[in-house]
Amino acid sequence: MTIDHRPLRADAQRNLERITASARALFAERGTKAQMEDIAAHAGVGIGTLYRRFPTKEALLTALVRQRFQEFAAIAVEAETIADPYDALATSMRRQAESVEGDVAFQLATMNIDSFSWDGIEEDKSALNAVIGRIIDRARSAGVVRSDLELDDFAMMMCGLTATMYFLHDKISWQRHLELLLAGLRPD
Amino acid sequence: MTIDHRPLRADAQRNLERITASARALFAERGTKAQMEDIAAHAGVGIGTLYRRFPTKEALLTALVRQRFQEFAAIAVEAETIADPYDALATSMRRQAESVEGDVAFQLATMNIDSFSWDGIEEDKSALNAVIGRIIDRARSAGVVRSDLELDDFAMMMCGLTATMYFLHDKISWQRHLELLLAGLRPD
DNA sequence: ACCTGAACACCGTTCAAGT
DNA sequence: ACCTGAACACCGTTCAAGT
Repeated sequence: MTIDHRPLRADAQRNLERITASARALFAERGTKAQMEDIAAHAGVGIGTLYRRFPTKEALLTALVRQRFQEFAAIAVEAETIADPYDALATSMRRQAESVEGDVAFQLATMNIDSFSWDGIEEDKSALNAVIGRIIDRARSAGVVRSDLELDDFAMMMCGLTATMYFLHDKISWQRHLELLLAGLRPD
Repeated sequence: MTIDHRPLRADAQRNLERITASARALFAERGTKAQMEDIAAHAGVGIGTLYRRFPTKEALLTALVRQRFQEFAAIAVEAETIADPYDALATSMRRQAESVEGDVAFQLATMNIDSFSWDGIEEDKSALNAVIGRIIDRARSAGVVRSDLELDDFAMMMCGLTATMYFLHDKISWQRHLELLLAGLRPD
């Protein structure tokens, strides 16, 4: 949605970036209730321009989530270079969590599934899963995590972690949650 | 909201029960998008009657959540009678999870915080926490769980678990998640 | 006391006119 | 190509009239 199109006219590109930035800011501040008109105004464009890029509010939320998933993949790729197999895994989780922490719009979209469509997200997710899959395999082969750990567990744990972030706004809570999750990964 | 009022007139009481039942059903089916008019119609009452009991959509959602919290407390009270300290804790978690599983409206309300208010929920929560606190203390004293386990951890884990239920609709996923969480509780 | 539903207000979305 | 905002539609909420 935000990607893979022939380049936009310079002013249109600038507007697009302003829109996503404003959306992120207002969703973070007001939750899903943030209004499309306010977002457009905040970005300094007409409401029609906003709708030209994102046909629905859902689509706008989805675009923000996709950006975050792409960030996840970048984090995982970097974590994969860590020599210690366990560290690579734990660091992926921790860095992704930190990245989500600063992105209330993502948490929100994530927590309000029925109010947005996942169009195109599968794409980003499978790119992410490829890396995470390798990181998990390595940790398992090295015997530093329980032998039945699998890819889906990762997403599940991140999902739970995101949920507590959304509910309990303090950093300490989700770090504690992460600690408990990691403890559950110890070799059997 | 649903409780502590002088008894309603018989027909009003019947209407109230129909309303919450219909709300539960329609929210489960359509998510937050379920419309107030449809809920009223489904319950066989006028829209005004619905608003007489629940001043806003948020209040309606909140009432459903409070009912579930009360159910949690009942489950915990029963689990407390289990002789084995670890079993008492694990059973509390599992039974609560099962109870949430059958209540999509609760998952919904819980995951869509910005669309419902926590009014009055503290009350139910502290009743629940009293029991859970005792169960956790007993398990810790018995040395069957990590020595730093505390009350807040319980809510956090349940929150994460509810999130995966909401996202991944199959029973296997949340049971796996629960298994990982329990593994993380092992004595250090 | 409680019930009803037409009317109102708000906000997501469209579209005709403009550059 | 892209921008604009007035107009429309939908749905949460209110309230005057009724039992």
